[in-house]
Amino acid sequence: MTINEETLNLQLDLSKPLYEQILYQIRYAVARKDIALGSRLPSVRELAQQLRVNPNTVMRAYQELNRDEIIETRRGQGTFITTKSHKIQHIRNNMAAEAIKSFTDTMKELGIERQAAISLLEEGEW
Amino acid sequence: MTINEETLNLQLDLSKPLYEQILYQIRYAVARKDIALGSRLPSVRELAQQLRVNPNTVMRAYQELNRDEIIETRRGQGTFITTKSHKIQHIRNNMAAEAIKSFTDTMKELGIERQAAISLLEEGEW
Amino acid sequence: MTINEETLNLQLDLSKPLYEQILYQIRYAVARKDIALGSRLPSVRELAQQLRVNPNTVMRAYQELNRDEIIETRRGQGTFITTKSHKIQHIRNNMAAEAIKSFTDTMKELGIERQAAISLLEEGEW
Amino acid sequence: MTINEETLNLQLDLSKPLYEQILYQIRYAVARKDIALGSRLPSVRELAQQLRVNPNTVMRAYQELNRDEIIETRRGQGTFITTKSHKIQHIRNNMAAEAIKSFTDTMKELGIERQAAISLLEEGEW
DNA sequence: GTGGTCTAGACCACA
DNA sequence: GTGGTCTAGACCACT
Repeated sequence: MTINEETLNLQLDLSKPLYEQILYQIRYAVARKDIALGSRLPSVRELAQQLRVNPNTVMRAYQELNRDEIIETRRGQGTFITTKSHKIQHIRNNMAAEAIKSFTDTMKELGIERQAAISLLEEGEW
Repeated sequence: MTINEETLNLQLDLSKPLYEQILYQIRYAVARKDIALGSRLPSVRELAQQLRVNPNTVMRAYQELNRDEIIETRRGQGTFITTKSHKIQHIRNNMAAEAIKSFTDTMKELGIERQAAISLLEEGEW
Repeated sequence: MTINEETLNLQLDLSKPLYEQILYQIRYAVARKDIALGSRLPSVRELAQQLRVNPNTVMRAYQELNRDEIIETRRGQGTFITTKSHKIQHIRNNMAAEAIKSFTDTMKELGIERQAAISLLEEGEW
Repeated sequence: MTINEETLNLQLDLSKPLYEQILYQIRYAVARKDIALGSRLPSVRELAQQLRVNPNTVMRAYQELNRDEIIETRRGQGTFITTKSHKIQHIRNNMAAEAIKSFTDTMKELGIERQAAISLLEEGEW
């Protein structure tokens, strides 16, 4: 199955690095399991054209995803989401762990206690 | 009272902008109320020497803090923590709000429910 | 649309900080609506060369305008006037309010009454 | 007659150049005719002590006032407001003229018409 | 001594 | 090509 740009539904904000936004959003989609393992991503040129960005920008995002083994590029065939589900699980865990660490670090820095911090979270809309 | 570098205890990491790290760490120290209002910070040249960075780098950090009214620079006299405690409170609130938003946004992206997220926080050491 | 230096027509005076003059004059041009929202400003290096100042000096002016959200800088792409027209309106109002406060304060200091001050304004050429 | 610090009632703000504030406030007091011509000002040391500033700072303010012939220093006797009333009148006119020029320049820069500007002034409290 | 502005020039990040 | 960070070092403004 090939994923089209609509499925990815990438939202770009010109004030931030484009390649990072592409990278993060694809990574999230994978981690959230919105995209089936082994699916084919749009080609670099295709996605670049749809997003109206430079192909180099998409290329760079794909390269980093490749490096993290989230996607696999098969010469002559295209780019695919990895089929190794443990990779996905690993990424998902990392993202959650990072978010938690960042949050608790900030709270510690501000001297806000665990219970107080959790209360703040419970108050919010969510 | 004059604050020395040991009190600030700045930790610099070459992978991120130096002036930002200086800025953020001083801001945290103020938000955490580790530094008395109205205290005098080390001079630009002094801190630069201790951190082994260029004075312009320290200056830039100080100028941004000055613009946010966290510190007051007085030419010929030195640099001082603001005496306006409501400014400090405001910064503190902003920092906490940002941390919360960033955390909940990530959890939503990953499709982790509120209660599950809070459980994750409760598990950790803290 | 890209703005050239002739449209900006910047006049620099060595007795005042150069970066401030650049900053103020661009801000005025935007407030006066001489520049279309979303236009691209000259690049840092380009403007520096035309004004015969160091690129860092132009950069500093751009950075302050960026912080005030009057312009948006996009790394690799250039510098653009904000498209948020309410920002512009806000700046315009602030500038007028400051001018009025400064004028009335001086008149009060000199003990010149409201009507007398207005008469002085009416006499001038304008 | 000797003027004491209470008559001058100088208000200093540490975030701005001290010598300028002293200079401006004395100049205003003279222009507003709060101080009789020929009066004796406090000595540099005396005023410095009362304001808790460095004598050099007061000295510099006095020097500039001297240069503008607003005050006269008589060796061994002290510092006096000039007795030349045309000087005072001249200063007063200059200050008013400057305030007007600055105001009208800003309004022109913003493209606000004469009548609109005057309306703005009439609206304010004053 | 303090902070503030400016230059020249290196090197990095992004499109 | 764009903007962003950093350095070394000059010179100015203020106390």
